[in-house]
Amino acid sequence: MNFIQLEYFKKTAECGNITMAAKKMFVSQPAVSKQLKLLEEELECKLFARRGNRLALTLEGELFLKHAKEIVSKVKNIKDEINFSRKKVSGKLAIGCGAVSAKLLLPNIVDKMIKEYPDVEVSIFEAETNEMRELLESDVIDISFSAEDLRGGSEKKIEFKEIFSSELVLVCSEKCALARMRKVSFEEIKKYPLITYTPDTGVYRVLVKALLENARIILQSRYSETMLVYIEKNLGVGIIPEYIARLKSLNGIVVRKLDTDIKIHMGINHDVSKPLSPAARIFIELLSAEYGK
Amino acid sequence: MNFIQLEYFKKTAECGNITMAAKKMFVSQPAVSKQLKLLEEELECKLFARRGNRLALTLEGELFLKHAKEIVSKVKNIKDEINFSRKKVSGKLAIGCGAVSAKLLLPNIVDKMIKEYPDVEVSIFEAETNEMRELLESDVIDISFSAEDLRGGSEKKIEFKEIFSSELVLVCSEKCALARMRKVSFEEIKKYPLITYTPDTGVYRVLVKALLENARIILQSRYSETMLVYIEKNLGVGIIPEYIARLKSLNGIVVRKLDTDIKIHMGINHDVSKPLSPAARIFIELLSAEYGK
DNA sequence: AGAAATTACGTTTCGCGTAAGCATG
DNA sequence: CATGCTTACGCGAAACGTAATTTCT
Repeated sequence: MNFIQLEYFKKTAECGNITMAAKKMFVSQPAVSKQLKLLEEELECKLFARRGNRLALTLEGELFLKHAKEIVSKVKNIKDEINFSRKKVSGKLAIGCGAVSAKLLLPNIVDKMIKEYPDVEVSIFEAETNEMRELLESDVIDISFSAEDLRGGSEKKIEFKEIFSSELVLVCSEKCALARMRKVSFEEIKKYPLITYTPDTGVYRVLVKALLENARIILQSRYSETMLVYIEKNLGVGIIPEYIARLKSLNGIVVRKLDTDIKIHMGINHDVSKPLSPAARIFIELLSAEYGK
Repeated sequence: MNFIQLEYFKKTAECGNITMAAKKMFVSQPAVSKQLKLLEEELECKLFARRGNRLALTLEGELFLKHAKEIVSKVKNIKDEINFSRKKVSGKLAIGCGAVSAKLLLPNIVDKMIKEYPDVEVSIFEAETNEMRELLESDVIDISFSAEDLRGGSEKKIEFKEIFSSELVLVCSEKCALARMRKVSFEEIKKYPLITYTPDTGVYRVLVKALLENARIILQSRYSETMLVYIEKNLGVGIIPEYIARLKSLNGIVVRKLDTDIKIHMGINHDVSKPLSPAARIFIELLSAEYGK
């Protein structure tokens, strides 16, 4: 049994003969005839009483028609209902994120979102990783896309769902001596002036213990792009997430792996005490589909 | 979209991964994977959020699943419901018919009927054509299968629906002179002793005006078989419906066409003031399928 | 390395259309 | 003989299975 048979049967029952039904459905008449026959064989009962040229529904046929109508109409409506459900997804959706995400990662996601779900008012709120917790708790934002907040407070109100992770890599001028190495260690790096993020960022928090002690820091910035200007001029070496290095076109700058694999975990933070809105779920799905592994 | 895709989708959603769903449905895993992909393309939206190896329903997927479940279960139930409806057809069905029908035409129909609809109590009531009207009106029988009642009374309470018609033919011994002719006329026939039905039969009524006046009647019987005994011994010639002649094996008896085509119309009579019961409708359908043209 | 999903490709199944065959009126 | 249903047969699309490829744990 399949949809075609149900549609052929329904139309034939309505028309009273196969020929007219076939014409209305733009198929040949034997095609309809055969499908009806197969249907009757499968159901093991006659649906039409062939009375000469005329067709009349049998008792079983009438019963079957009732169900066939319901199914056919249900199927016809599924597409519409799904598209309609999109239109019904509305409300506001405020998303917190870092500077790089705001500039490079989220624009195309937001674009998709407002095109597919035009009734959702999306707003992006640029902030640092350690600000997110407060913004979430004070309901300024619904979700944040940022590095994992590792403070691991006793209060587990904020939940983190990873979208992807990225290794930290060294970036330095091609003129720098480190550019000649394939992997570099923290000891080597500490010999050079360091360019890094401000203490309120997620990357800083990961690096602080292992690297930053006793290092000579020449620049602390919130913005990778600002850091790269200094690096390009070989004023120092920096450590940034690999995914950011890949997103930027780096002129005269090289990327080198670290000998320890420190990763930064990017994902969604949200307040578990409040359920995720449909809009938020959809946004996460889109984000995950684009950048998730 | 088709049933296969709905079933694959439903099972996959229930299992949480494609491999297990495919195993449970005894198909290969790529088959399921491809159908799901086609389904998503047709609906123009993702149904599953591919999160690494793991599958999770999207918002649209959840909505779609709800409808898919309904449809799949409806389809699964159709067969059962139709068969169940048969069981539900019950009650008594009394059928009036002539002697030939009772002996030769109805047994296999009744057999089918009580096998497919075991809760219907079928009873056959043998009677003559002109008795039927009274039996119907007094509710002794629900329907009658007999020759058309041509009295055409002013009261149109009894409706006739033809199942088939049959020409009247001459039957005579192969020794009879008429056996040498291909078609015979009433004038020829009247030269021989006539064997015919009793006046209370449908055939008699058709013949009476044209043939029976001034004829020498040697036997009037209710039963074709009795008539045939006389004919076999060449004691006379008879006129019976062609379908009866075809049903019997006739030893030493030949069948010849008449030069005028007088037909007897066999069908269902029923009282229009009472609706046909489901059981009656089914019986008529079976009868019509077997003998209707 | 192992498990799960997708892609690629050859095979089989299924539905369709044309043409021919029957039946009805 | 005209209309309508069924059967026969060849063609093209669709679904399937095996095997190779990719991706994540």
